[in-house]
Amino acid sequence: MKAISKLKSIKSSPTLSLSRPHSLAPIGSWNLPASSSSLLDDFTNFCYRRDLPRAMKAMDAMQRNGIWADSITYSELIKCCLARGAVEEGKLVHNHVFAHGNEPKTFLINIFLSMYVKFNLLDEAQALFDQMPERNVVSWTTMISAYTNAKLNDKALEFLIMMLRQGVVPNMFTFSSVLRACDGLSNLRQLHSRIIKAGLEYDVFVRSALIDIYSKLGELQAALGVFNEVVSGDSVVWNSIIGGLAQNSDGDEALNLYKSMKISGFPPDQSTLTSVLRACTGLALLELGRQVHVHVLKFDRDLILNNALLDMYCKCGSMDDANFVFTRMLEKDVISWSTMIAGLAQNGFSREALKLFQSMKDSGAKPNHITILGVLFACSHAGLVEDGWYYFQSMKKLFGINPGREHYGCIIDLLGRAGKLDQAIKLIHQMECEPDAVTWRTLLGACRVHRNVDLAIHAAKQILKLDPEDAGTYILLSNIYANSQRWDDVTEVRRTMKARGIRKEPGCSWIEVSKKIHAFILGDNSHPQTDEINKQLNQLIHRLMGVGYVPDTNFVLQDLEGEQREDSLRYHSEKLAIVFGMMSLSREKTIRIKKNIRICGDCHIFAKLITKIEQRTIVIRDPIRYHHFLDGVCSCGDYW
DNA sequence: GTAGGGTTAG
Repeated sequence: MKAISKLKSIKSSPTLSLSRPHSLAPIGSWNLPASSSSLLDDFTNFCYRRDLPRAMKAMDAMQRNGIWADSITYSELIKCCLARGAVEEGKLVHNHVFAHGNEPKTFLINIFLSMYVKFNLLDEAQALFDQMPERNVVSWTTMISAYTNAKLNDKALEFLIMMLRQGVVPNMFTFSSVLRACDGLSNLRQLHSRIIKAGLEYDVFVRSALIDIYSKLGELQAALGVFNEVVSGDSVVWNSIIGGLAQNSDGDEALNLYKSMKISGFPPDQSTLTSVLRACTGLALLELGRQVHVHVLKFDRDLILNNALLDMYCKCGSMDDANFVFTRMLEKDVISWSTMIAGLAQNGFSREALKLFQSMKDSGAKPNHITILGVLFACSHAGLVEDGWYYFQSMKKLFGINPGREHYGCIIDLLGRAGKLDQAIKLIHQMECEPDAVTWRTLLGACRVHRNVDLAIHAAKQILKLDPEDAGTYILLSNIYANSQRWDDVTEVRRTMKARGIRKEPGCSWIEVSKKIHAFILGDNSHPQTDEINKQLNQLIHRLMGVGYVPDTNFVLQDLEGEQREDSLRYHSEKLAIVFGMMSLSREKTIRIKKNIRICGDCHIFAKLITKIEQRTIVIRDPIRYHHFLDGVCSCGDYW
């Protein structure tokens, strides 16, 4: 009965009744057919019913009788193979169609071509493409798209050129595919002008692909230019620009466009929310992130979105929320685990991070090179030199991952933190890959903590060779020379800086209060409450001095410039932001600050003492790591 | 039959 009702429903479906009113053979009673035409009818019916086993049998009988069906029927059968992942059956259909000198039409060959691409059998697709007597725009586009997806960009572009040479005119499908293969601006500009000439720039697929690739190449103005041509749009076009801005650290603009998107009547989807969360992450907007979380609940099965939510909570320093999300995730992948492990480690919960790494392994999830980075980071922060060294040395054997530059960086950090500077520099010389400026900066960080001036000079010189624009390192080097009365060297460093037009980026701190971001810059009095902030800051410093606070003017191993050294130490942007936070937020609320440059030693002591005398919690996120201050202690263990 | 957008580190 069930089978009959199923058949009825198939028979009455609009596509079938309109296109081919075949009689259906009852299931289970199919034997050898009486005639060629009934063989073909049966095959057709099985194809449309998506009954793959019977269709394959029928096809076999047809082949023995030299019968072929029409292209549409074969395309139905291929759809069925694709839906079931039936690679071998798909190949059999291909062989069947090409048997005995058959000459299938380009339309049908394209279907096989596309099948091989979807099965990820690029060589087979290429072989078939080479044999085609005639190739149309669909054939070419299928190959271009296949090579683009395989990240074989040169090959994709080469196919476009061959296609053009053969006089085949690309369509919007071709352009939206090939745009993703552009890895240089000159290619992209050429393609863009060709798209305009072809009148295809208003196609939403082409527009979103253009916006996306301009963003990926860091050409945000060009991306916005395409977006702002108010012609046609859909939610993907919006998502492309919002995603592009969020990924290029223009979170502000991404959030503005998110608002405009909603006003324009395009409801945000998973992709939109993922980008919005990324923008919140970049700007450390915990409160806005919490609001977005409410919308995320609608998509609780979306792994990527939940990973972005998790990361937002980690990067905003709210590990309780992160833990809440993590434990409730319906599915976890290596990114979820890695995000949480690194999040715990960066926020000062190293032992929890290592415990979680154990749970990850117990769950059967396979760590990748980023997971290991989080693990090494955790070890270095908990002072677990032996564990870190063990993981570093055995990562290849245990997880099949070769240590990369970043892994070396973590271990240099680990050795440096433990005061093993000799071993750290030895490791740098032994690295399989060339050390970069980040590697040397890591060593420099260790030199600062352990006050190793000679090695600091060496590291700083290496940094400047690799990154001659690094203002902080010039200043630090000049401070070291000044302290050793090496005035000629001081003059030389200053002269180089001047000649190269290098100026230190002013320190800036941001704090979110009442859903608004307040920015504080050293020496800038533009905040409306600046007088009150300065007054309170002075009172606070006075009180802190009562409990032993002495402004740390030892700038030798710090990248502080002249005017930042003494008096203006008191007006460092994070101090202003902390005081503003204390004025604006109730005592039980955590003061969360994001900084553009590393925190200085004096501000670090300042923040620690405040949390001791005021029962406050302060979280400061600098470009590298987090500082959770509570009861006069910082999660970084005074090493950063 | 061929096409576009989202997550971990750096």
